[in-house]
Amino acid sequence: MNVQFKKMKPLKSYQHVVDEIVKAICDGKLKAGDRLPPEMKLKELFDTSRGTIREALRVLEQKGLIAIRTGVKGGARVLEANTKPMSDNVAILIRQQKVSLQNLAEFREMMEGHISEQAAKMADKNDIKVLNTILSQAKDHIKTKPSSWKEFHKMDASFHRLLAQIAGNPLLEANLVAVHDNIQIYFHQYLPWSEALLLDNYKDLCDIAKAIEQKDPILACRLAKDHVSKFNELMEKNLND
Amino acid sequence: MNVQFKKMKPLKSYQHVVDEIVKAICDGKLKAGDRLPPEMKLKELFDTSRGTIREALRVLEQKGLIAIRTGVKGGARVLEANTKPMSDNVAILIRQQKVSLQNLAEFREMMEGHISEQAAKMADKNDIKVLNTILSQAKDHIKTKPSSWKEFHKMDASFHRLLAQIAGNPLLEANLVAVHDNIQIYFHQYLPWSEALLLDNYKDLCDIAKAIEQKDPILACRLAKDHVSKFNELMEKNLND
DNA sequence: ACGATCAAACTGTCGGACAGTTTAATCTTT
DNA sequence: AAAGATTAAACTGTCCGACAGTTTGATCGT
Repeated sequence: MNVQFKKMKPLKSYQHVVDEIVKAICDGKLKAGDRLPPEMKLKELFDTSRGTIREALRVLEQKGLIAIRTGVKGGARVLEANTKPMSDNVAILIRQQKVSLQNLAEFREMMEGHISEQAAKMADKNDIKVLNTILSQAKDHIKTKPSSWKEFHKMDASFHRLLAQIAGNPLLEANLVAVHDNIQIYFHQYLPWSEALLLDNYKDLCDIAKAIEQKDPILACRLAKDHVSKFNELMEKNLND
Repeated sequence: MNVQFKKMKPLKSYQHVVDEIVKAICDGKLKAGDRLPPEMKLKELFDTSRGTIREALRVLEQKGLIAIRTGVKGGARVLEANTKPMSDNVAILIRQQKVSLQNLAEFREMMEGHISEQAAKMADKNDIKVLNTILSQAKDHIKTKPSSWKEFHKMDASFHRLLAQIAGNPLLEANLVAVHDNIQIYFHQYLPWSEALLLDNYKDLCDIAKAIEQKDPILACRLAKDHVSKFNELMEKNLND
């Protein structure tokens, strides 16, 4: 016996179910929108109990791979790849106070800089057009009442997300969204929003878009970082009051 | 009725259990290492069935908050905050082919650059000492047989992780580890490891450490990015053969 | 033709049972 | 008395059966 065998702990049976279904989804045998068989059918397919199946479904749900609905025609449906689990993870790290607002802000600044830099390298004519469409929509929402500022912020988020898509890195995009999901409460709560600040925000975005249009990665990177950093500093100042 | 009420879908009862326990952990009422009551006790505490409790425990387990053991003195124990769920998420995105190796590599290059830059700003005397300790250990593992190269790679990983710790951003550290977990298989499989390559790797780390010691963030950033990028390119070249 | 009612297909929740695993105490055996 | 074997106790792992709640589509009544 020279060899070191690993303790072969038998998988818990729900884990087997999870693994099989994850594999099916990743292999494309189950596509987004597809329905999984009902619990009773799964129970037969995997030859286990309903309890075991339900534990497996909870795990898959939590991984963001499926969503479950009650009623006839209900059951588990495969979801499009999404960023919810990533956001949840970040949220927990924050709630555990392992990650501070500064940590979050620094991470975002790094990403936004890099994203804008890449976007400036990659953007084609159509990307620029879509970018400008979003900007003009954002502008419209400033002119009206504060009640529609929420719409502006949505446009702002879309702008940043679109940049990430142009940059062409889904991992970057997922992290950006996760960070955004967790930082926006602070922004809404602690920034002294006014029409002037919205305009300032808007102008920054325009400058970034312009740098991207002119295919100037260095400038785009610096503008994006400055933009993020400016709003972070503003928030921190207000946070201490 | 001017107001829009949200559809008050009552929480599924396992979700209530999850929320309460997450809250307890985040509020510090449950600390790492603490034991949760056994399922039977939890069932009484939350006044539900054992099945519901078990579904909740599966979710908490998947979130990386607890680990469960069988037997007497077993049960659910609260874990230290860890990066496993983050790694799992990234792994799924890769398996779904939403994230390519290039995406992973680009993300890593961005992070390593930023981390080294920050580390150069933050490092104190002691940090430098620990860094050099790791480096000398790494060096020892090169001189010996290929069987101990695994140890070198462990040291390499420790080095990068330590940089992230010096940089002082746990979010960055978590993402670095997650990316590393998912990229290392490629490195082991597709890089033509030899004593020369290990030495090259080692030398890069030394240069980065030196730049950090000399408090030169710009240089540290560039060296780190170059290092990562060099090995990525090498791998891609071998990947196409 | 239109709304009310009802049946069917599901998930959500409960209780009970027993098998499997791990720890610690107890009981041998030398 | 020390080392090993046995056993009891405290847990989780798995199964079954039952019924309530929810949603959809068909059926019925007007």
